[in-house]
Amino acid sequence: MVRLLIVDDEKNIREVVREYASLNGYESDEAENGLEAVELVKANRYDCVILDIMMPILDGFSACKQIRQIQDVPVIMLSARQEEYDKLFGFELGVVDYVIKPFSPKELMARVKVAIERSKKPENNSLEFGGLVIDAAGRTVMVDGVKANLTPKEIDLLIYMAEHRNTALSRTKLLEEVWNYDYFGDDRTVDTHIKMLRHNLGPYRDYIVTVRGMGYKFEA
Amino acid sequence: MVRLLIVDDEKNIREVVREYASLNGYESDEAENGLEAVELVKANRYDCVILDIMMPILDGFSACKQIRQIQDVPVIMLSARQEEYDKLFGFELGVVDYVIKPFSPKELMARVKVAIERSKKPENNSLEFGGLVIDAAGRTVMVDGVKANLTPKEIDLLIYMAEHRNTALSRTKLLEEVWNYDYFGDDRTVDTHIKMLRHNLGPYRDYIVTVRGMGYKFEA
DNA sequence: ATCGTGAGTCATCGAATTGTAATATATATT
DNA sequence: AATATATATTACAATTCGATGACTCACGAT
Repeated sequence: MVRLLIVDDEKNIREVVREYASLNGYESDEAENGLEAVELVKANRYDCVILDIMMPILDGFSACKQIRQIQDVPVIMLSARQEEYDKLFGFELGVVDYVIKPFSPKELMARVKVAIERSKKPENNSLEFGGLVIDAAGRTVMVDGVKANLTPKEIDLLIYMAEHRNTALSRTKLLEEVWNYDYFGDDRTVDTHIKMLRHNLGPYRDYIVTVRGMGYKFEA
Repeated sequence: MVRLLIVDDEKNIREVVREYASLNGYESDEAENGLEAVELVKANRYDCVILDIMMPILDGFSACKQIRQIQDVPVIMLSARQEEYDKLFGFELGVVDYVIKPFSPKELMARVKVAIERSKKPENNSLEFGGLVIDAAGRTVMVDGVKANLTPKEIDLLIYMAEHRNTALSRTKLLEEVWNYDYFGDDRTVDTHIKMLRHNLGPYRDYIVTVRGMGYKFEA
């Protein structure tokens, strides 16, 4: 059974999409804001999430980030604003496709189908660096075969850095990518998390290199 | 230089797309049927092919198949018929995305951009000059295989000079570009950093050439 | 050969950056 | 609601870096 989650604050849009979804043999749940969506994702498994960007309470981008931390599910964005193209495809975010409103439900369904098809592809998502194994999909980190006790932020940070290994990343960049794009935060926050990460990586703490005047780098 | 191939039998469509492409800084070639497209792909390298489906002589699907045998290039399909969605995504064919006519050129360009981004192979962007290897992304410099111990300013300076090699750069220019735009500083500052750079580059110190009365030059 | 100008070098001190720990706030769990 | 856990902020010490100016050296024109 293929299950979709349709997230939009407009009821009629949800209903149209749902109807087409059922025509294609998909089951679907609905949420009318990001927060509801996140709650549903916590409780259920979905094959694809259709996510509006402009929503009250919790917007699509923020919701997407949270959803992806819970489930490795493809996300298709709905947008009324053509200007957002660039931002839409933060691949780390798991945004697989996007559709501009007003859209053709048929086209949306076709893209959903493709997204699901593509996500089925067995990907070996684990990054291995000697005795350090980072499973991005499973969000677990093994240090010499023992599961490391990392906090969510630490895992996010490590995954991002490992996926961009050998690249010096500024604190600002890390705050943007690992935290939120519009994060009002202190640079030193990154330092603190780096410190904890290093501590928790034990013998592999040296993979995280300080790049003076710049930020940090995962060096493999 | 990013190069597109635009394939459509309608001249005005090709022209609109081409115009938007050039607005985005892309170079583009045009073909008006599949056969022409295949010939062009044989002769040139492209970063992305935009391919109409319905064309005389050789249709989009067949052309795509042939193109992919010649070059590993992402293909974006243009279709007038919504019904073809399913067939479109034969991934073996390398169809990365599709757009339904009539389409928004902006959207098409956004999808082109994404397609190119995705297809990019992770390349090492390092500048190599014999035994001197400058990795700008990782902010490391190798001298005969050994990591050189450069300070941030030295790395900035070296990267800037290496990226503008064979150009004489005045101290003022360097202060503007490597330091701040409106830096209020002493010329001697540059000299000192050049000195340290040369020292740290060891056998490759001669890449940094003094241009008397002018400034410095990275000569490769 | 001499002089003037531009370049190289050096030591020093103040400024900027980072690591860490302590503390405060937010979030999740019971 | 209380507790535990996670995250953010702040402060401070330790370290490194960078700018400066005086001095010396090299070049080239006369």
